[in-house]
Amino acid sequence: MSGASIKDVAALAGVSMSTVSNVLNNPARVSPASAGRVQRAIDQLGFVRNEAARKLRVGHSKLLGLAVINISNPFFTDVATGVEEAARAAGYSVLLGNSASRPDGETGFLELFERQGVDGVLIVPSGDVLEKLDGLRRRGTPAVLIDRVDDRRAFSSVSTDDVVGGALAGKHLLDLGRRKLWFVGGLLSVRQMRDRLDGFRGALAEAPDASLRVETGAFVDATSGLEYGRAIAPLPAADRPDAIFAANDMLALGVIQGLTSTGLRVPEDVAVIGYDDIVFSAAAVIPLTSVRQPSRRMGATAATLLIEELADPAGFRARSVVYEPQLIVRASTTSTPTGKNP
Amino acid sequence: MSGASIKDVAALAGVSMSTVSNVLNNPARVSPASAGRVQRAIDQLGFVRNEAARKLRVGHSKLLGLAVINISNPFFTDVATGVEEAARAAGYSVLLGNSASRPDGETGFLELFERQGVDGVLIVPSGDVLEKLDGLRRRGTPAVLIDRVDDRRAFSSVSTDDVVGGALAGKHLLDLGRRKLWFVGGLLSVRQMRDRLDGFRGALAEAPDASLRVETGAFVDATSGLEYGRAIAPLPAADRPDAIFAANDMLALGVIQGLTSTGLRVPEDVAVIGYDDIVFSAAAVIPLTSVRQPSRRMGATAATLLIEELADPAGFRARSVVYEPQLIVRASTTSTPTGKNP
DNA sequence: TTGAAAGCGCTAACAT
DNA sequence: ATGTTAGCGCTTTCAA
Repeated sequence: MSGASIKDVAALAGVSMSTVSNVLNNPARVSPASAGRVQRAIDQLGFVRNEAARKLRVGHSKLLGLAVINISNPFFTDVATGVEEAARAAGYSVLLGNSASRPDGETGFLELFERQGVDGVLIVPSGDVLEKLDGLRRRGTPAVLIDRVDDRRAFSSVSTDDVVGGALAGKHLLDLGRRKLWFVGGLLSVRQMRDRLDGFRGALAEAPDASLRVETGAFVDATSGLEYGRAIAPLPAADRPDAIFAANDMLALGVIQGLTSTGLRVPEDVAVIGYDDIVFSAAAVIPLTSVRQPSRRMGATAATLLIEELADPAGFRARSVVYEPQLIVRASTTSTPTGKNP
Repeated sequence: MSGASIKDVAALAGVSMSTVSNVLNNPARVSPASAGRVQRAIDQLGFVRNEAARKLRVGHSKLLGLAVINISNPFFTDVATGVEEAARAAGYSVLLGNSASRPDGETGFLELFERQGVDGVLIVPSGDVLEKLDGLRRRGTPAVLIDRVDDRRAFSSVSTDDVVGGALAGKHLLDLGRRKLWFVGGLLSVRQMRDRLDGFRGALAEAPDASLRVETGAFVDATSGLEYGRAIAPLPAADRPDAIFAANDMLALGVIQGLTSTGLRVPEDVAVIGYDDIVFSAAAVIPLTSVRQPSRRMGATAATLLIEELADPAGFRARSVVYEPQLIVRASTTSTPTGKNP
């Protein structure tokens, strides 16, 4: 019923268990003759190595854990793709955890990862996980942060300069002549949010006639964006913003839908800019202006950093890689001639 | 450095290892006094149970493996979300494998899953994995297919009736008066493709004046769709299709982009219909008509089926749950008055 | 209620 | 080149 063990293979091949173990781990040390018989026995029995037992013995699993907030957001799948590519190249596999699916969110996954014995953890944190990560590290499991830096520099990190990103968004809107600016985003306790807002605010300081209104809380996905957009439409024109900076593209796409579904025009009445530049933003009803993060590369770099730390834990020094964000201008902020049909 | 073990906890609490084990697994059997001391020792040491060791002993991991082809396609993340929800509710965790990231694709993941000792496997198969799954099952790891049925009824499955789905697409296009129909998709060796095409073809049989051209191969994502769309534009009008059925939405979205970027109008010149109804299709430049699959529910049902099988392996009988697809009509096939501004 | 001891499958000395 | 053996951390009889 349940799988064959090394013992079974050894018996069938007429050799000892260690010989079987050697053909698996040290093929050089075994004679071609026995190697052949062992291999045949393995095939015949359909033997599959039990990693749990192996891990128990050797102490590592060649497994990395990746915790993201919400796997439905293409930004995170891009990061995940980058992580997987780099991990695979180094002989690691990755266990993907989607915090949205657990009541206890990311900390729940950190526990799962640790119990499962991953060698290291990659995390795109939303809440406050640093303490938890300290615990992990103390017990031998290092971590690398993605999309967020650790001010204490205890952990390596890969991120985009969100202050610059926010400033890019602010400057762009001001350059277009917009002055009544609204910021929508998730909780300000999330570091990325704060930075984006700070940068945005900084840019606005240049234009004394500009006003800013900040709306944060549960605004985090397309659905909440849609509701937010719908709520704005009924306002008298004087009370409406002329531009909205949404803290991520999913949200921005939803906001645009809400706005247009109630008759407002984007960008004529309200310009909208997002963050991340997910792949669908370019092909949206109204192509979305966005601040691009090199998501895939961020994932790959993070995995590489983690694997380096794993290879030489003693020589570890936290490193922070910070990428520059890039403003991608599209129709949601710049009214072009109707386009499409030349 | 590395984590504390039950032994350490026992020593600190001044009890035996089995007492510690009991407070973990059988709290009823242990006196409140010792329980308290053990709990304090656990907290103090930051003890985390080693699942590898536990699994080695008890034989199961409460872990499910989910293998999808391409995590960047929202259809698959929706399925994954459904799987995770149902799994969590039953006390299972899920290991997500993204075949695109491995050279050996899904079979590579099946091996990884088996070595890691998952209790069962969920798979959205693209290639030919049934044999591999037979092996797994023989060795004690059951599997459930998603988006595809097993004709031999050896495995349970959850799918959508793709023949009906294809027919829905065909009938819709014919009803709109389209007659020069092209089908674009991935390899016909993939069962889902074949069924969608068969259904499409079946619908076309009703209209003797309709013609069908089938283009399959590597057409599978937005990029290949884009190229495909671009390649069509230069054709003389007489050689062009008046409607295209793309085997999934990512592909369809790409095709539309390719078509429109070269000056063709959708749907006026060419109508385009997709499959899956991913969340971004509704908000695309040209909102996409699509055949909807209940992706999230499919994932949840599949997980439930698997968990039931796990709970009673002896009483197992393969079950096939087949959902009905639903046609969602949008602008990519029906030219409405220009819309947007009333 | 608690403890002693065996064993899950594997690897790594160590011996041959 | 191959075999013997101890032990990774845990659960689980079986005794006390």
